[in-house]
Amino acid sequence: MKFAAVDVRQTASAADIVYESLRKAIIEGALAEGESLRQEEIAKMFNTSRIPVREALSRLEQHGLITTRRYKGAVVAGLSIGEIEEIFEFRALIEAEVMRLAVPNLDRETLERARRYCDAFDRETDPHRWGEINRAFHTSLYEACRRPYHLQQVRASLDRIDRYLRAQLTFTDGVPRAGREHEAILAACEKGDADLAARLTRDHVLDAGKSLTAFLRQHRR
Amino acid sequence: MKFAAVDVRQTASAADIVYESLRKAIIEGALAEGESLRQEEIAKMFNTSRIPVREALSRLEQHGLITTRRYKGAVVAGLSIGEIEEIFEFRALIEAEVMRLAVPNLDRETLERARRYCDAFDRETDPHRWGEINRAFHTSLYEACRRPYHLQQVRASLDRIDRYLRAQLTFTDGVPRAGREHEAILAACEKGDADLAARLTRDHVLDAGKSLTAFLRQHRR
DNA sequence: CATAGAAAAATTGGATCCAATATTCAATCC
DNA sequence: GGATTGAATATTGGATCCAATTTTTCTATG
Repeated sequence: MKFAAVDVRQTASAADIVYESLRKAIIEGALAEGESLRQEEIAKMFNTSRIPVREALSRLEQHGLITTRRYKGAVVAGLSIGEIEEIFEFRALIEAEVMRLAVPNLDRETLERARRYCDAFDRETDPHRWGEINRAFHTSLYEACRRPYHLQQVRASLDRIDRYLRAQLTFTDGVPRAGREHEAILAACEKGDADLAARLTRDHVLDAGKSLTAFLRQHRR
Repeated sequence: MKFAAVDVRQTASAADIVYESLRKAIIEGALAEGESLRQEEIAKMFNTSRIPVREALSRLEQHGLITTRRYKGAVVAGLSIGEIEEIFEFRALIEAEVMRLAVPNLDRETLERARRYCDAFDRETDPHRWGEINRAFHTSLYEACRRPYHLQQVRASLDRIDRYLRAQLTFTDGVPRAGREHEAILAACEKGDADLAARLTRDHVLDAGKSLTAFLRQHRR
């Protein structure tokens, strides 16, 4: 037999597709906070009935990306500044630990991949891609911690504030500063200094949080 | 107008009820790991159609309490020993921090409530209630951290391993040891020593994890 | 008797239909 | 004119029906 086998166990259901599309739209900010999501409208866009849409919405709600009220429908969840601060606090805690656990497992290939993301981040001029590359950089290092549950929580908490983080990168001096901090984190990883990498990651997340909340305090209301 | 108004905004939907019932059954161990959940059967039990059941199952899956495969149905999720270890590691990290943040906010009333749970735990002889009281003790202290997102993550990770924790309390020397550790944590809280309370909480969670995984290694296959 | 394959039953995913609730808007009253 | 009421419309939650897939049962065959 000379052909590539494809794992057909788990093909995507309609609900999967709708869920992933909406999730992406929300974390990228394509759907604005407070925007309401009508089942029928979404169903038409995906050429399906409301049933898979309802399942997708239910999943999004469990992850805190939308809020729903009975018979009133779903809206893209917004976070207060206090809630955003809390999630950054949480991220700082988890991501520092994940980074610490990752360092001993980092191999040359992974470090090179992270280096490429780090450089690409510095060179990128399109604001729409900053958020994506930033996330790819961190994730590439985090994955070496080999802790699926931890990584799932990192992903979930990132999802909640990604929109705002993208705004921070776009509208503040976030990009050059993040670039410098990435450089320092990567250097610590290359040295194999887990504690330093963890501390720098913690500060990096808290810095971004501080910068973002300062920005929001100026521009909200 | 002279009557008490009742907030009717958010009455429970059928899906809510099914979800909460199944969640409880799973974390208490009433539904065993690997047990399969048929939509029609559950629907009949709740006198409803399969639609709300499907929504409940979808939510449970998002929280990792069940696993589903397309056209094959849902089964209660089981965790490997490695996965259990990881979740205990995660809990130790979060709960220590939550405890640290809670200590400065603990008032006399909260400490008294925790004291009552602590005593009740020591006195309780019914194994089925150990898990519940243990959780109530910790939660009563954690809540003072005033961090809804952190508390949500604590709850979610506890849900994932509660069944096993209950087994550990029941089948090992977990109860007297947990009792002593609760006493020490509570004493640190009463003293207002946040760092100590955090460290003891961390050790308490890791101890329970060690004890549980040792138990499982002996009894699984 | 074991087994491969087909038919039947069971189960899930999705579409359509109905009921409950919310929203809009015109008609009415002051 | 502005507030209030009630009908019309829109929207969500749930029930029922159909299609896709899996699992079980049955049967023929060696």
